[in-house]
Parts: sequence; structure tokens; C-alpha cells
Amino acid sequence: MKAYNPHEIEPRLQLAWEEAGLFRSPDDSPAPKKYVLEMFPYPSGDMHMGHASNYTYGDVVARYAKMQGFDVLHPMGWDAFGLPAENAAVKHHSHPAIWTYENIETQKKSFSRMGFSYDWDRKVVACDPEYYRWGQWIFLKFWERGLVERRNSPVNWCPSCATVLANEQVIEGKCWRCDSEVEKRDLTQWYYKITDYAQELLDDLDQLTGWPERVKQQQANWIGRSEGANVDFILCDAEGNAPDAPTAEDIITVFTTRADTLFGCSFFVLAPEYAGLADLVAGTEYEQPVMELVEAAKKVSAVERAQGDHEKHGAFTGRYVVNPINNEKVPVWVADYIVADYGTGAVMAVPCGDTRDFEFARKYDLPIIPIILPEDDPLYPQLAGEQGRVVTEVDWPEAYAAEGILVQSGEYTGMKGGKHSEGEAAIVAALEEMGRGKRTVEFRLRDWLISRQRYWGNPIPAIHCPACGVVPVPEEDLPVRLPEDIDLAAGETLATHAGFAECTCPVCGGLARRETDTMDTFTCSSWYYMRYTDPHNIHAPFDSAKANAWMPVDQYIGGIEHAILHLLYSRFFTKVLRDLGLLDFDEPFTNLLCQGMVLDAHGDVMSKSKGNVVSPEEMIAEYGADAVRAYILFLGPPEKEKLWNEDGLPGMYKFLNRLWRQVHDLVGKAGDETLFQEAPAPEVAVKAAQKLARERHRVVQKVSADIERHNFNTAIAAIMELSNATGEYLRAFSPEARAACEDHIALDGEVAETLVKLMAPFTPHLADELWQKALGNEGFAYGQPWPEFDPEQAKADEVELAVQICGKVKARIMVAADAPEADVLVAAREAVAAAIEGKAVKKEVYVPGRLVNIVAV
RNA sequence: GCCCGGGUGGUGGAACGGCAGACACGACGGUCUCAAAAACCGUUGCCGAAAGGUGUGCGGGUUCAAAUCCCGCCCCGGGCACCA
Repeated sequence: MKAYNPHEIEPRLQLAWEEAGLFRSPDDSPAPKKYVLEMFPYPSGDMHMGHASNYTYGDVVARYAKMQGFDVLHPMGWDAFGLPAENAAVKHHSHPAIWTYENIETQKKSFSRMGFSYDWDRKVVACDPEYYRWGQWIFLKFWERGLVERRNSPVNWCPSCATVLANEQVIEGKCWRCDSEVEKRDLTQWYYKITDYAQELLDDLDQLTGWPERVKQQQANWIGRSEGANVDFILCDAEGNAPDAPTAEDIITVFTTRADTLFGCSFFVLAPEYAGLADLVAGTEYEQPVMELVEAAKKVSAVERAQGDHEKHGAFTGRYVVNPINNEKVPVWVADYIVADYGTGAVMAVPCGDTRDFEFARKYDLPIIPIILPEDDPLYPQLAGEQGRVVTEVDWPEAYAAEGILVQSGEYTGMKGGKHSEGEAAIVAALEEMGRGKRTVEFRLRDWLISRQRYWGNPIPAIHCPACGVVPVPEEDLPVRLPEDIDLAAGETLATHAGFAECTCPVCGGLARRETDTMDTFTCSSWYYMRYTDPHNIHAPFDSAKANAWMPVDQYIGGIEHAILHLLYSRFFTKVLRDLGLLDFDEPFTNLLCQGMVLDAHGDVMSKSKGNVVSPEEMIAEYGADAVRAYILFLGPPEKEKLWNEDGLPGMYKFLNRLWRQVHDLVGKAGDETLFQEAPAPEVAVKAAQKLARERHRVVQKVSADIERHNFNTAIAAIMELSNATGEYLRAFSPEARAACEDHIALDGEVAETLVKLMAPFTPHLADELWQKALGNEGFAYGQPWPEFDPEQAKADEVELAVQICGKVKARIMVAADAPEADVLVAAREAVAAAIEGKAVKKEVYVPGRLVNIVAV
């Protein structure tokens, strides 16, 4: 027997797999399909632990599916556009493509060295013009459908990255990539109208039964649907006189989810960025303080805003509006706690029912009108009978935002109040009746800002013509290629590049200017998984028949950090491409596995700057890829965060060595390395053989179930148990004794083959080597039929039962597995006879195969 | 503030409401060795010499039986957040 040497067998088998084209996926085959996909990486340099674990999980799922008889699509590619490549280019006075492609080669080698079963013929690289041209094509299709918009609005600007960012890329007021504070700027930018799909993106979360609940929750939060109503307030003079026939200029609309509290509205607030604000105060004594507030609000950084309990600032505009429900005159204020781009940017303030309005009212001494409170509130009896409008006489301690009973609310007094309440419905109905209100729904989700002022991205295929306006690049002119001669180190950009922007208008033929913004890299990752189904197509992004055949992805695996960003964008793309008639399904990813972060031993995120990055390469160099794979899998459930600690790695290597020996021993090829030492008593030996035969069935059953629910750690633990049973067995029978007996030869062969096949998804090199050299087979364990099991044969003839008295274990008995209940109870009583002596047995509970519980007092 | 997760030995982690701690790591003891390594065998939640007791963040409850279900807290992690 040769010793287990991963450093020799692993590279040799990787080459053999490649030569055999083992992982190539067929385009059409009658077998059922399984599309297993891991999120493609950004080519940042070396493979890190996050990659290693993520891709190991995927590889197990893919290899297991293959052994289950599925046609498997298991591709890999690179999310190759992005800022780090530009930074590297500046640093090394080179081109982003050089850095990117070098890193891709490095990572590809690392992935191969891990033994991942990718179909490299389907590799997709996002910065390849053959790929990004179709991203441009999709942009044009979105445009045709009215899903592209170019508009001026306040946007998030990262000064360090020198580009705008999408809402999803701002984390607590900071840039998702570089952590710099984000600024607000008014700029004209390109948007994908993802809000058109807000409702469907929310509704279809229910379809995603194979997704983790927390991811769906996060998406629902992000989409943030609120049901409510728009209510029109009308500008009036200081005496409360409003025009009888108000025009659009006289109306200010608010969005509210709490129309039931309309009687409690004691002031009215506009956002500092409210469009008509300047006109409202122009030329009045209020203009100066209001404009000062507007200026001050601009200076408050997003980070400060994000910090929460920010002190509120406001100013009176000198104007009034009329509350449509009771014709009361209400002062109009401007305040920095109102968000301009949510709802209408104007709010009816109800201090008694809203903590923010309450704080503001206290600070500026505005009236607080109690109109809702719980029935058991001490103030309730007083206010419920109150006919007038108590304002200051009642000491209102804090805002009451929950459900309650309406008081001092005219004909609605006594109704239930709260979100979606009786009172809310009644008041909205009344407003609708008088033409001053309308049911509506607001979403927190904003349109996706896709333009970036960066070079290393997919150019937006648009042309600015002085005569025709903004026009699309004709399809036949795609791709708009990135110019290769650019000197980023010298500060050159697409906008300043000589030649790139120059073009002629495709409509009028006149001199025009090409759009110089590129698209957010997340546009590239929103459809790459479709390209894998047809990666070499030069006529379309993909052939619909091929995409529909392979898609949706059966198992998607990636980091939790993409819970919103990538996964939401991809769902949006899928729905639009479906509406374009290119796809026949609604959701791209049927099942989603989100792996937890791999952290260092102290629980910190691994990063180059912290110098705590653990490289899988060194571990592979010492113990081989199979040991690293198995150890990663054994560490715990994939969803959980992993504090990296490699103390157990040598133990896993030891296990693989033991397995190697055992398989050789079972098939009579161990030579001097046989585990047999000294024959025990015959009945001990027989039991070891019986147990091994049973364990083989039980473990196959358990490993299959565990892989299917992604409990790889317990699957490996079960294989260890089979190995332990094998060890006992091999110690009990000499190789000669086993070779002389047909029954032994049969059992030995079955167990050896089972061990090899069970290990195949986890440690594919070891399995293939044993498959060929120890078991003497042709080909590879990869793709061999997964072992069968018989649940009946997994059962033991005799079982040990715990005997409890009142739930406490007092004894253990051995009984035949099929013993009648009466016999078992007799045996149980005997076993604890002394303890129940003189007590009355009130009840006996028998759980077959587990325990007997005797309730005796 | 709202919404999700999660608290189990020295460590990673197991446990369809049914013997808590599977499987490992580590530690300790042993076999083999001149010795060490490797390999193999055994012990290992805690207290206790033992009998026994005790034990899954804390306090209650349901149940013959609770890590698991219910109620009330405490701590840790994540998401959303002046979103009306």
C-alpha cells in the first residue's frame, strides 16, 4: 500500500479530469437538470477563505447532484469591472485590464487546485466586450420599455471614489466600498426604474420558499411598502380663508398612513428641499430664517443624519393651510426632519401621535391636541366626554403611536384608531368623497442609479445630440468599446479622453457627444447566470430556449452581504427580461444558501489592511486540498459565521489517512499496514461485523439527507462513524480470515465502495484515487451512482432503552427491537424494581427504540 | 424605536418534544519504542472518593418528558430607521 500523498494525487487527478472533460455540461440531454451556482468573485487577487468555503459548498452540491443522476451545470466566471482595478492601474502606471486578467488567472489556478468541478468552457468575464456588449443591449431594451430614465436629483456622491452611488451602496451614510462619507449632490444621472417592479418584487418573496427567511425579511424591509393616503391641504391667508376653487398651486399634498389622526394635526411641515418652498416665502419677513434653515440642512452630512436622534430644527414660513377634515387653519413650517424624496416631501404633523412631531412641537411650543389614546388611559374618561378642543389644559406626556380610541375627532370620536383602523378607513373615505384625499401606497425603495463616473465599467450606450437630444446607440453599433489607450495615472477619464466622446448622431448624422458614464458593476452581475447557459452566443445575450431549459438556478450559494444589493437587482432583471419575452420564469434563484462570514479567531473581518487574512494556499501546501475542503465543511453549518481556527485541520488530515488505510485494508491491499492486531472473543467479532453491515445502510441514509439540507458537518461526522465501525471490524478479523470467507469478501467490498462514494463529493481526489487504485475501477468516482440504502437493514435487532422514573434516567435495558410493549414494560419495571418499591405506578410511557418512562409516586 | 437571527463542555459543534453533549479538536492515561514522532487503545460537562447530585443565558409555565413549545426578562449579532 502506498501512503496517502495528496501532493502527488491531487495535481495528477486535476489534470486527468481536465483531459477527460469531466465537468462539461451537455446542452440537451433527457436527464433532469440541476443548475448549481456560486456567486462569481471579484478578481481581487488571491483566493481567500470566503471563496474557499463558498465554492467548496457549491462543489459538494454539484458533485452530489451528478452522482444522483442529474445533468449538472456548474459554471464559474468573474465580476471583472470595478474600482480596485483602476486604483491598481494608477498605482502601477498600467491598465486595469492587465491587473484584472492577471488576477483572474491566479484565482482560476487556485480554484482548480481546490478541485472545484467547474465547466471552464462556459467561463464568463464581465469586462470582456463579448459579454458587456449584451449588458448594453439589455440597457437599450430597458430603454425601449421605458425603464431607463435620465433625471436631475440629489444623489449620493463618494468624493474618494469620485463617482455617484446607488442608494443600496450607501451604508450608514458611508460608501460601501471605501467607507468615505457620502455627500449629497444635485446631478443628472441615469436610472433603472426598479420602483416599477416594487410591488412584484415584494409579492414574489412569498414564492421563494427555498430562501432563508432573514434574506426575504431584509428585502421586504428595503422595499418598505406603506399603505396610506394622500391628503390635500389648501393654502389660505392668515385668517384661514382659502380659495373656493383652488388651483394646483394652492394645494399641498401629504402622504400619511395615519389619516385617523387628522383631527390632531396642529401644524404642517415641509422638507427643506421642498420644490415650492422658496416661492412660499419669497419677499416676506420669513424668507431669511427659512432660507438659513435650508442652507444649514444641506450641510448636515449623511453620516450625522444616519446617526439617529438628531436634534430637529425648523422655521415658520408665515403661511397657513386648511385641514380638509375640519377646516382648521394650520401653520406651515419647514423642518430638517422631513425627507424630501419620500412621499410628497410634506407632512401633516400630529404631535400627540408621532414621536418626531411631538419633539418638534415641544421645542417650538406648538399645540398638542390629544385625539387618540388607549381606553384604559387615565385621561380617557375626561377626554372621551370632552366636546371642545382641549389643547393645553391636558398634560400630554408623550406621543402615543399605537392603536387606540379616537377622541375630540368630531363624528369619528369613539372609533378605533391606528394603522389600517376603522377610523382611518372612515376618514379616508370621507376625504375621497370630498375630493381631498386618495388611497395610495408608498415604497421606501428608490430607483436604481446606475451611472458611474468611472472608466473601468460598461459604457452606457447613449449619445447626446445638440439637435435630437439624448438618443440610444443603435443595436448594430454595439458594443461601445472602452478605449484601451487611457492614462488613468495622469487623471484621464472617459470624459477627457481624446476621441471616445466624439461621434455623430445616429438620427440626424450631425456632430454629437457620446455618453461618458459607465454602468454600475451590479448591472453586470444581474444577469451573468443567464449567460452561462449560452456563453458563446454572438447574436443575443443568450438563447431563450437554453436559458429556459437550465434556469432558474436550482441552488445559488453566496455571501449574506448580498442579501439586498445583488439579489434584489437580479430579481428585477429577471422580471424585466421575462416581460421582454426572453424568459418564461419569474424568479432567478429557486434555492438560496447564504454562507456566514469567515472571520478571524477574534471575530474580526479578515482584510488585507488588518493583516489577519488566512490563506488557504498555505494549508493546501501542507495538507492538500481534500483535507482543507473537508475541514471547512466539518467546521459547522454553512449559514453560520465561522471564526477561523485551523487547529482541527491536522485531525482531518489524520482522518483521511485512516480512511485511506481502511479502504486498502478492506480490499486486502494494506499489506503490513493492516489494522488487525489480535482476534477478540468470537461473539465480539461477530457483533463488530453485524454492526458494520448495519452502519453502512444507516450512514448512507444519513449522509444523503444531510447533504440535501446542507448539513455537511454532520454528513462528515456520519462518515467518521462508519469509519469507526470499520476500524472495530478490521481489528477483529485478520486479512486472511476475511479473504477465506465469501460473506466477508462481499461485506468488505460493499463497505469499501460505500466509503469511497460517500467521500467523493467532499474529498474528490482521495475518492477518485481510491476508486481507481484500491478498488481497481476504470474512470472516476465522480458521476458514479450514489450508494443505495435499505432503511430496514439499518435497524439493529436489539436496542438499548433508557428506563426513567418521572423523567429521570434510572436504568438501561437491552430489548429486542420488535419486542411487544407489554414485555418491554415488564423488563423496565424489573430494572427499577427497587426504586418503585411501595410506590403507585400512575402511568407508563413507552417510546419504542428510545425509552420507558414510569410515573410512580 | 421596528423587524430578524443567536446564547449548549476548555474549543468547533450534535440532538423528528424522548437518554443533553453525536462527531471532532484539545487535554490526560496507556500500548509500541532506547527515546521521540507516527499509529493504535482508553478516559474526558461540572461537583463528588463513591453513592449520588447537578447541568443547555435568567425567571416562570405547559407536558409523563423541554436545549426544543408558551409567557416575561438579560446579553450578543444582523437588517431598517427623523420613511410620516
